Amino acid sequence: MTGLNDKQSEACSYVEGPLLILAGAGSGKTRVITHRIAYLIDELAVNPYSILAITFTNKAANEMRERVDKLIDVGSVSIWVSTFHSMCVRILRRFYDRIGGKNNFTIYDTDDQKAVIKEVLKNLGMDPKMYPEKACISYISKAKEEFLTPDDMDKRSGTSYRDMQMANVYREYQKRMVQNNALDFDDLIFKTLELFTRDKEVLDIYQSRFRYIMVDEYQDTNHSQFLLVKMLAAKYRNLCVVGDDDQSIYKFRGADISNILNFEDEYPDAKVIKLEQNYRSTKVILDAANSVIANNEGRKSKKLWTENYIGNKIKYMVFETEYEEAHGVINAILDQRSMGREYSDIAILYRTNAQSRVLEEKLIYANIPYKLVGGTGFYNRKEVRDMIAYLKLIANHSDDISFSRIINVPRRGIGATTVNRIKDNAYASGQSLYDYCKSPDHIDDLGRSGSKICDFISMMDDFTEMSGILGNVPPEDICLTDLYDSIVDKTGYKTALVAEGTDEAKARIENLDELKNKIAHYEQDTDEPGLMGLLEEISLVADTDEGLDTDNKVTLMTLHSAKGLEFPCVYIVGMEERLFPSGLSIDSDDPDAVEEERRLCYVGITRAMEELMLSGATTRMINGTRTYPAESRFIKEIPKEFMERSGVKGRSVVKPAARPAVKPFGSSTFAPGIGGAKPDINNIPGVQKGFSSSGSAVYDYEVGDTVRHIKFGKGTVVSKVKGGSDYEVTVDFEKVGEKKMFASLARLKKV
DNA sequence: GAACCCATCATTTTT
DNA sequence: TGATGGGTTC
Repeated sequence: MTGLNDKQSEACSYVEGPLLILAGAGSGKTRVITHRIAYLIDELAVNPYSILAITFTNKAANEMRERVDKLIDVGSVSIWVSTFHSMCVRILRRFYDRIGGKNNFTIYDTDDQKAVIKEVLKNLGMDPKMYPEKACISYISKAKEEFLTPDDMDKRSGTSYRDMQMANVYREYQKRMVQNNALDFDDLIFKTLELFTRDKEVLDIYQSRFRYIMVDEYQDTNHSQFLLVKMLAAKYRNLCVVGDDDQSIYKFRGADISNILNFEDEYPDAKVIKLEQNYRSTKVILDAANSVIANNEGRKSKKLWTENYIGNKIKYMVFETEYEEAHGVINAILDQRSMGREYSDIAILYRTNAQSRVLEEKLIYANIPYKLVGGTGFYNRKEVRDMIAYLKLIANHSDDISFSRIINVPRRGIGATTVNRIKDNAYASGQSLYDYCKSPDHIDDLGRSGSKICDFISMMDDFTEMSGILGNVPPEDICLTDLYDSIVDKTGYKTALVAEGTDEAKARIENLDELKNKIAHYEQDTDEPGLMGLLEEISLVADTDEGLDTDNKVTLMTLHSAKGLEFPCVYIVGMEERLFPSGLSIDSDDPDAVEEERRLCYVGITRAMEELMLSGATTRMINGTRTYPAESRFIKEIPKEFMERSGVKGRSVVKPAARPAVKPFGSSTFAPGIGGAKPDINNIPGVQKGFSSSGSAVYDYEVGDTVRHIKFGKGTVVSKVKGGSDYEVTVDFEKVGEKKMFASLARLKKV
């Protein structure tokens, strides 16, 4: 197979029987999966229809399909490439009725879950102070991740009163979910498992179809997902899982690392292939990552190596406060920029979202464009959620949660008292809120509000008619954007916002328009668009997936969201005990908690291709209190020879910005050394020394060596002259003749 | 029914 | 520090 190393190509062609691919960071994992699929189709003439590839995020799924599509001529559309969750939705939409469900179920997100829990606690007469919603949700989620029913959990409670109560909440919660005809994210997996367990015919349909199954990020699977994969693969046993135990960072959401560690116990005939060659990072960066992760116990033995050049030392800076730290990072970025590095090559990573604020402030001040990944997304805005609640209620009249959310939004004079009466009565008669209100017999019970409720229901009925979910409208006549316009308009939602006239209201109106754009996009890009499909997409596809990667901006995100990405230049901030590793993990009685933080550190370090800077502060404000954190243990785990420390007294060692956009950072002079020069073709945006001016970089070629340059091809090193922290290298290229360049920028590779 | 004020409480997150 | 939510007051 072309362009693959031995291990990679072995992994591609080993297709019969169970296979575990341990793919280290930057070892070309996605490449292997896509080539493997191409191999199955092109070389073995496998029908694409019988291939299933499961990923965790939609982004990964899309990327995979695109890359397969480039490798093969036809058929990529009929491969099932999807996330666990969308796969399960697809199966349940077809067969959920086989186990007594309704195929038009609604998907509930965490906010909806919270609302259900609230009702449940009220109903059971339990104190939300003693049993916080969050705790209930995570209890239920944990149970479902383990494929345990309320009865199972009840048995497990033993003599613990609290556990028994929690099991009760779980049972009552499920009852409500059935009433609302809704499934939460964990239910999607759980119910599919239940379907497969109870209906062998359905199981056989999928088992027979999927002759070849691949699971990406296998270290992130929970127990239920493990069971699901196991069932699907039971017939042909052509199961290939790809993962890296060292990058398991999602234990808190149920990821079970033993799935990958015990794969060989589960499948004794499994072949194991390790991908240990890293194509991403410099030697220094990779060795630092290896040194850190070596402190963990209970991992699969594995040692990443690379043929890449040694590279610059890792910079480690200590500042006085978090503000100075941010300031220092910005200065470093401006330096990089003045060397010709693109903003989009740079990422700032942190442990907690709260850390982004200070960084953002400084970035704005310095006029540096940035994009923030994660955080509270578009679909969490109140006005957007309101609109989606309308759509959800239209699609599923049993959805009491959405009904309660919008019955008086915008205000239509239906107050809490009335709503509570509706709830009580409807609950007593076993009807949904919608059906209860729709029944003419009940209007009188509702007194003065009766007519208002009548109006509301008849409006919703009109919307329902328009939506086409009743099957009364020919599909080509359904227009979701029209439906959306009607909702925004006829409910008076927009009018209410316009009347408000505040800046905030204006922003909300913009968000309403933005949602319309998204709906229009969906309608355009989908073969058979419908309300169900739209809601699915909204629930299952995070809006972070559609970020415009073309923009030249610095990326800000948590270490968690950085997994799977790479950047030439990475800054990891907040390298302090109790921040990273987090205090909770240090205090935990589970020894694996700190190990998981260490894996997170490993993930962070291995995101960097060329340049890595770590930083911390000697004092930091956390939750309103000033703290004086010690240096992170992970710093101590990086061998000194890879690292260049500076700072401690913060500001004094921070260089002024090379070219501040505003003039925020005090005296702005010039950056010494190679800074300031406009990048030209000889100076491909590359590496810069960042903070230090002492020599640090080491390169593995000498005068007379033959080297390869990414653009100019092969050449011979004519001279190598030290200048600042860098070397000025002159190379005589076979094709283009003699070129002078900075070693750190040239990315020369010895041949 | 709505505005306002005070208490509370804080990892990580995709689906 | 800051967001959020419940309770109180008008």
